[in-house]
Amino acid sequence: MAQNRRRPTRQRTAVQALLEQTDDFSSAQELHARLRASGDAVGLATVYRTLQAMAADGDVDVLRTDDGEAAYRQCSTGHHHHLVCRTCGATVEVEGPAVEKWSERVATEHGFTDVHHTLEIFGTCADCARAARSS
Amino acid sequence: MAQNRRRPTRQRTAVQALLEQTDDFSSAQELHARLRASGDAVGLATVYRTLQAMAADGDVDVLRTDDGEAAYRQCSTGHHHHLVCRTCGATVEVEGPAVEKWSERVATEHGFTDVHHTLEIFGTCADCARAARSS
DNA sequence: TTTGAAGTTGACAATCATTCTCATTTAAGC
DNA sequence: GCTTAAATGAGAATGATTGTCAACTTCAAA
Repeated sequence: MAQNRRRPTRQRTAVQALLEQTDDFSSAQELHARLRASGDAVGLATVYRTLQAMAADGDVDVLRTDDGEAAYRQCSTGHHHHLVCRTCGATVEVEGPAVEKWSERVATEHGFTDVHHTLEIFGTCADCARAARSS
Repeated sequence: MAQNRRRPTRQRTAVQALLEQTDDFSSAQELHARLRASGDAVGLATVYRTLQAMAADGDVDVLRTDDGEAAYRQCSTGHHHHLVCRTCGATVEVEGPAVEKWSERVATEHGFTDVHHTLEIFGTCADCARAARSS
């Protein structure tokens, strides 16, 4: 299901490499700017296309920030959710088998099929909470 | 906490009335077009402002569609989630106390505070599945 | 290795939702 | 009725994302 007929180009490789060294969710614009800064320039449209392709292949996770921007992150494989610090963007991957089962059951009960869900938890991480308190 | 110092204007009333007769999530653009069509014209900027204010007051629920647009819907009070048909937009409100507890526990375990979460379930409703099959 | 078809890229234009600006209008209370 | 701050709206501005299309690669067959 993953990595269908995609060619290994310099650009794709650069994007993948960058995602590998990045722990938090980043927008396409951000990644594009970073690539440019690192000398490994890649066209903006290409960054978008690559990220979308990777997302479609399940190689990266996507989420929408509160203001509607798409943010990408390379994650461990398998279905999981994210606990994201709304201040510094730190991310923790979490799993919730119970949630998966629950959403599937609820959907089935209402006659829905081909179900898919999104669940993100936003909060303030311990570090940021401490920083805010001492400011 | 809700409805702080807001004036009851014709425009605000029109938006509220429209939301009351609408069952599915609709974008600001959609609502604006519908108001215009019904003769109750309201400026686009006002529709946006009103919806945001209502969302801030907790009078409407907001969610982001897959392509990043904000969609609004008037809902029953209290915390709940949505089961949305990705074809026709039909919406079912669902509650999941287990999910609430789980997300809170997980967040706490990782030192996060001031936690908030979003959970939406997308699928194909029975009607749309039937329609697709018979096409 | 050469070669051609098909997948990719990138600069830039085009979309399109959302926000901003600011002059004008309106509700609330006196 | 009069004053004032909130609210409105037309249109410009913003900004992320997508579309366009000619030029450029990759792949694999010859």
